Amino acid sequence: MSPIQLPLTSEKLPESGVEAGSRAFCTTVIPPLDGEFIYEYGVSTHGHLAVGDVIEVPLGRRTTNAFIVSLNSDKEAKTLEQMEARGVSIRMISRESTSQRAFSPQHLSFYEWIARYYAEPLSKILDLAIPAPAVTKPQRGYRLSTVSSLSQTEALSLGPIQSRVTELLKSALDPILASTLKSKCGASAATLRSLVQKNLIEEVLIDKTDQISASADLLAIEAPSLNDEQQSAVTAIKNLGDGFSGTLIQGVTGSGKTEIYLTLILEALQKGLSALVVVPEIALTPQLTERFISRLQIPVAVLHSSLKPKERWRHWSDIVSGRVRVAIGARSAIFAPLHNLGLIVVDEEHDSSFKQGEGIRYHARDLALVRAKLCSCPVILGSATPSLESYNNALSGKYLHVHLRQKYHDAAQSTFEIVDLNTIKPWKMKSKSISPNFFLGLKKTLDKGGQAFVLYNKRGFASYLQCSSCEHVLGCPHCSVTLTFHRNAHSLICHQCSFTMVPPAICLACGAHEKLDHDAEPIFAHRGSGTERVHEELGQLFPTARIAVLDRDTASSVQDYVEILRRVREREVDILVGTQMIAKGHDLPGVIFVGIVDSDVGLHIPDFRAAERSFQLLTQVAGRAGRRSEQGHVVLQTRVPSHPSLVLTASSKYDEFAEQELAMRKSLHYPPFHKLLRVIVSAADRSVALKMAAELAQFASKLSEQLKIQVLGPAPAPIEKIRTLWRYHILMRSPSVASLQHAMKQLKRNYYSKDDTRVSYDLDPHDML
DNA sequence: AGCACGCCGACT
DNA sequence: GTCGGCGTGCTC
Repeated sequence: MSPIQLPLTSEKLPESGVEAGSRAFCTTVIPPLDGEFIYEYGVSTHGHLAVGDVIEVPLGRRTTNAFIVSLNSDKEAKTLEQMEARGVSIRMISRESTSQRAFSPQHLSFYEWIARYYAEPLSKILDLAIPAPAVTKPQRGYRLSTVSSLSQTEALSLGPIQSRVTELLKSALDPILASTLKSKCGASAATLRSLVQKNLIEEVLIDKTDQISASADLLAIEAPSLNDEQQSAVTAIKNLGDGFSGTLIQGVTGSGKTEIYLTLILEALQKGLSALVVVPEIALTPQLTERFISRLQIPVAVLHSSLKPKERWRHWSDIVSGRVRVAIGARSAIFAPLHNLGLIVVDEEHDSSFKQGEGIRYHARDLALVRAKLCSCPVILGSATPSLESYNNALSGKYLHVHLRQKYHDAAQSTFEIVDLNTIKPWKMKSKSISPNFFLGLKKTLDKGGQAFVLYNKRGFASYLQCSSCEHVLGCPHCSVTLTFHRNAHSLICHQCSFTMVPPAICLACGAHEKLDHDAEPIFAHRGSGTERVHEELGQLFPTARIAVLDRDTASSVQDYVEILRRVREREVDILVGTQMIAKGHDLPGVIFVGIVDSDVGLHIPDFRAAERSFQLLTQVAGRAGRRSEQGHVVLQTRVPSHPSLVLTASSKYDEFAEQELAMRKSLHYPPFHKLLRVIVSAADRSVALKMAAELAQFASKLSEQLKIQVLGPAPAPIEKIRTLWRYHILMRSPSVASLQHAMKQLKRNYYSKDDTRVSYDLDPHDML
């Protein structure tokens, strides 16, 4: 796709081809319907509609929202002919349709690019990208009547509620919403109506559309001066010019990436351009948002998943109207309709949350590159542990590669210690999972008043339960995975489908039951462990330490998460045990020890990205140790002490790891050198799924004869059954994305979800389970 | 997605 | 004889 530069001012483009008195037509897309629909609009609307407007149109017997994608071009003329030939009559848009802007032509070409890339109808992309347009109708409000002012005698004749209303209105400068008067004064609609009739108050409509998303009422922060590295990074990026360019900023946590972003964003704003910042899980980083607003001192749209539909639309329309020129948000913020983009930033670009896991499985980082190309602006990717895709692009010179080696506060490099669990006799362990050296490091830290992070990327108390009489393992009835024992919830939980049951007292396979004898071995043995278990062990080893757990069980909401991190920051917690969630928290200067209970979790899963992800997680969490004054210490427990993910984490050699891993990827024809397309076929009936998968694979093989693609499979997916559906997958591989796209298009035509069989397509898959 | 039409089973 | 089940198909 070649970069396209479109005219930047789309506002109310003159409608070509509309002569006075002639008829006007527009082509629309109506999610979730595929295809396009053409409508006529009346003379009074001429000149008031534009591409990107949402209008109300009749569709069958109802009315619905439609996005205008074209108007009065050759396209309409052609469609009209076809329609006429088929005897279909074109309908008029709704009479009182008030158009709202949802996007402009440049945005549309971005959305169309995505539709082509993923071989999906445009309507699906618009549905995904654009929040539901919420009509922000003016709200009813009241103010004191200007016609006749309130006299004493009239006031006396009022009831208590009526007086309260007038008193409140008297003290207010602006009109007050009817809903506020109702809740504050207990006024009913009838009360208000009677006051209006007495000519004491009058009704006004309050239009809230002028309100701005997030106002900049935070105290301004002065820009800290940049260090040499930051300054030269800024200069180098500026030297790339205003057109498209990619930059990878590789710098550890605390090396000051954010300050570089802010400097360049301010630069863009001064040129009258706008900026888009995409971060993983914005809701989890309120400090970051505050920092942006404080530093920029202009309204910033914050797009996160917990916005209510109306709020979401408000932010969206503030952006599309140009009132807001900076947007910061999670994955889907990549669609935000900013005009005249001067910069796109993808922070923590390696983060897996940028990849959508279902439906249209887009990747926000990849789309950021596409968008930057389409609108000719620079894009910056930042990470301490870049994805191999980005790193490879930096190596090959496609991106400018910037290193930040200096830690902001001159913190000393942490020391690393690999503990080989194979060499430690079980009775030498301080507890089931804690080795003597782990214990020692933790103890030293606590003794001098430091804080510790303990990573264990597994939830629950025991990975599974096994009958000690017949060896039966308790599995999920709906999925091909074991049930994890969660002791706090006193439940067996399926981590795949959330199926939950009370641990049984009798083995379901052999009927063995708990012996009454107290000393007897419990019928079910606990196999494997998790955060809950380590929490318990640490509690026994350090009875006076204050220990908190951070994982999906203890932090099910954003508020819980923020609260736990607050307790850590305020030093109410000495040891924080958690899953990968602890790797993301922000700037906690008291942490000097990081212990990794089992570095091998996730290393042996059948996924070519396992080593990369493992390296990233270990490095990220290790980076939490030792800020500011104190040198950090990291202990990694493992059973594969020579694994590169581990060794190179411990020696802080990202580049070496990346180069080794890239060499392997290259020789095995994996991304980023080859592209992948994964198709998953699932059905309640195993043989139905296999049959369809086999047919699909055969069809793909036929396509592969002309295209440069290799077809692997069908094979059972690593997790064979999820939610009672049996899963088979086919993997296609090619050096050319275009070939895979072409194949995907053909396949989608013939194989799609229907009845009892589901087919899902994942171009550039990240999850192989 | 709605909302029709449409063709087979139990009821005022 | 109707009310209503949800299968198929269309909406400019």
